Amino acid sequence: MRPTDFSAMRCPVARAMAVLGERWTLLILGEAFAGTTRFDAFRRNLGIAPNILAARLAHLTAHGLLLRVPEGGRHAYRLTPRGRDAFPLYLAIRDWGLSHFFPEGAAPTVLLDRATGEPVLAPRPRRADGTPIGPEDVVIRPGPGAGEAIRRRFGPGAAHG
Amino acid sequence: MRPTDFSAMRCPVARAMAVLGERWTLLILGEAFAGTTRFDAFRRNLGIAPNILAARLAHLTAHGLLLRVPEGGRHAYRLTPRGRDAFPLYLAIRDWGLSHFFPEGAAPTVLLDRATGEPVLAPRPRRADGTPIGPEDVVIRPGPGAGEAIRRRFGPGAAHG
DNA sequence: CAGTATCCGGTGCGATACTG
DNA sequence: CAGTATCGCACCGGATACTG
Repeated sequence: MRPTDFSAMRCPVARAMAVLGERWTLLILGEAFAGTTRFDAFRRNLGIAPNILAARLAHLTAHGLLLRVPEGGRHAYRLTPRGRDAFPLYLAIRDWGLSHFFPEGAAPTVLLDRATGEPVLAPRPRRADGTPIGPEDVVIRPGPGAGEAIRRRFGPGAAHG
Repeated sequence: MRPTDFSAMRCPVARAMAVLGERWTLLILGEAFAGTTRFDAFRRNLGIAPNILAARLAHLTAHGLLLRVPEGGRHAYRLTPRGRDAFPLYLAIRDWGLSHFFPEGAAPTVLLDRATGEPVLAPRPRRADGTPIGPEDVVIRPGPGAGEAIRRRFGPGAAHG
């Protein structure tokens, strides 16, 4: 009766969500992207309770997205390559939220290229020839030995393992 | 003492997570991408409890990602444009999970272009000149009147609203 | 087939106090 | 400054039974 262990699923999205799924986690990661490294800076910028923050930082550290390094007698939480690799994902979520949940009056934060000053946007998936590709254009094929809950199916409507 | 209302935050990521944040939600969305439209198909493919599935489908419908339409005496859950727009985000999460949490023996599902048969991958964020852009290259600038919890800050280490 | 109704356990999360 | 320790509520998620 325990909750499903997403990290054991064969679906890459499920495993990613096992790491990133708790609500505060992506905001903490966003802070890290913005250059924050200190506990108290995370805490103040996000307005998160210290015990929750400690738990999330430990979780991210345990999963290899952050590294806790001694620095100036204190600690600093630094992004690992794995954590940095989550940037495209973060950007894609951000763009979707931006385009669908900020109607008019809302003034969301802006994400600018430090070098050019241009807004940074997530690229849309395209084929080599430049044509955009959407959910209708793909087939999800379970690999050999896909999970129990998500059964073997092929073609459209296929399980994603 | 109620949990923080992420949908009221000025951070686009927070608002996106208010919609997508519950663990099963992205998997349900993935099923929809794969062509699933019926309640029982979702239930069987995912191995999710019916009450949870009903709640998630209602949530996604309420937030405009799915549309519940009568079809053949039953109902079908169809993707809206907003739901379809989440595909790039789904793909980005999927790729990250794929590249970091499937070491060797694990046989994850494959996502193929229905037309070309090629694997579909999330594009990496790049500048117009083709140079890749990462978290170090961006500045997050709070818009006017950024949220209370996430205070006004500028430049590196800036709040993201 | 497509859900709804109940019940319950685990836990995410919030508030606060405390420590080196 | 950088956390840890407690406490308690809300709520997610699982199991199961039931209905049209």
